[in-house]
Amino acid sequence: MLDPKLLRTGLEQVVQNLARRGFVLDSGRYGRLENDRKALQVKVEQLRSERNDRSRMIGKAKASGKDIQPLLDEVQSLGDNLKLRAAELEQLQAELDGFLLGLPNLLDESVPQGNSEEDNQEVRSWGTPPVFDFPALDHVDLGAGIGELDFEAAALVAGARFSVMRGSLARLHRALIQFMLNEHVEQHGYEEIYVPYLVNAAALEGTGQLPKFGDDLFAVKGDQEFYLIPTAEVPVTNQVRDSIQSPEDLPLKFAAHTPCFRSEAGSYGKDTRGMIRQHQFEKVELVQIVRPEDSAAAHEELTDHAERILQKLKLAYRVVVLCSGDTGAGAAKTYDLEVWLPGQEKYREISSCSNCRDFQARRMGARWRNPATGKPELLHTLNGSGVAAGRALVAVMENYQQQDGSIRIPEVLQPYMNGLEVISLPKG
RNA sequence: GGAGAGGUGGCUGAGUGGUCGAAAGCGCUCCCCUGCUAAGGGAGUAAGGGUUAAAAGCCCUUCGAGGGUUCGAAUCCCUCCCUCUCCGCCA
Repeated sequence: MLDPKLLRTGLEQVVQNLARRGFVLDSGRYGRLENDRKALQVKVEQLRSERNDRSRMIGKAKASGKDIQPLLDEVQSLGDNLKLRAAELEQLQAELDGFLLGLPNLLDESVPQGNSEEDNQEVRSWGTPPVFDFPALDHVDLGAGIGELDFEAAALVAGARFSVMRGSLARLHRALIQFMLNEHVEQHGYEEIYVPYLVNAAALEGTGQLPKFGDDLFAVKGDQEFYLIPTAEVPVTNQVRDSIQSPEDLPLKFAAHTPCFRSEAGSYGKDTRGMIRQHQFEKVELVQIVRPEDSAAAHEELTDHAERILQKLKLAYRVVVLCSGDTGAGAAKTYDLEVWLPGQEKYREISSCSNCRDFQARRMGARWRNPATGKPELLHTLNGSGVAAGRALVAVMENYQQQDGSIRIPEVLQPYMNGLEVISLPKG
């Protein structure tokens, strides 16, 4: 959420910033809502103040044994009027809140202008894509070849956009997760955290998935309103909701491994082959909760932590900064890590690292006590995949493939694979 | 699933219809005293919002959430959520 005060005092500036995303802020509607709110709120509070005064007088009169009936008569009409106006205000406030919750975050000045993915800008790249002296297969064919990746089995028990892994491949997937989590905890100073995979609506509103992006979520049937998490960002970042953090505890750095569930509504026909885009996938997520002045540096640091995973896996990748039109609603700035996939001969997103500034913090009520002012102030939140495990598996399979269809195990993962060096094809 | 207890400020915890946003203690901040240390004394210390260019001031809201009763609710009534204890069941 944006600062309501900023909207009141610097509307034009907000309108222009959001226009960079292609977002049109209806300033006429906002102006009307805000004007009405102001008038009504002043009125309601005035009425309440009056009522409180009268009630106090009645209390005093009663205590001193006077007749309070005349005072009661006098106050009669006040209550009804107040009730009516208060209800009006409540409705108006709800409308205004809805409007505010629907606004995306302000973009960082450094975010390049653009409309789509096409306009994202490469910041740097690492490694060189492997050159094969044979036709490279994609992970679907490789998985079928080793007999350990089965989409038909998944369709049988669930449907499209699910996968079943078996044997060494399933273990390799798990090895990736263990490796990444260990790196972040042992090398990068994150606290490992285990969190619920089902969350309530308030948490999703806190991180910005609701109210606007509910279509991407799976809601769970039952007495209580639960949603499957689309990313660990939701339960992890919401750890600080409605709280005031002590400055000495900052920054908070969490690393979590969770499955993620996405309906992928609106992506029909996109990445239908293989496990690039699934309803369920595993991810190791990094979250940092920092002082406002530290968030830009933390963003670079967090991105670097994700990059180190790819470096240790010796996977070629590039870092792009998302353009104004492609940056997610909650983010002020986002770096995507794109890993080279020989099967597609393309760089594909494997991590997304965002600085949300105070956008989520304001929704969550996540604050810290600034020693300089002694006052509670909003924190900054950041999150990034470090990295998506399913796609990392795809990348390893395709980049480490050999002519006979076998797959080498990256060195750093071998300890997690009981020393296994190659996943070979079944005999016969 | 059954039975009970409870949710109050950073924390502990009092408060059962009228200056209660809330006693007391702890913690924290500032000041004083004491040649260090220890101890002592005093003052202050919730959050959100409105009004304002901003501040001061003033006002409103908040004692788990939502409704209700009342001139007036932390206190009374209803519904829900959460936590804890015991029993049962269970990975």
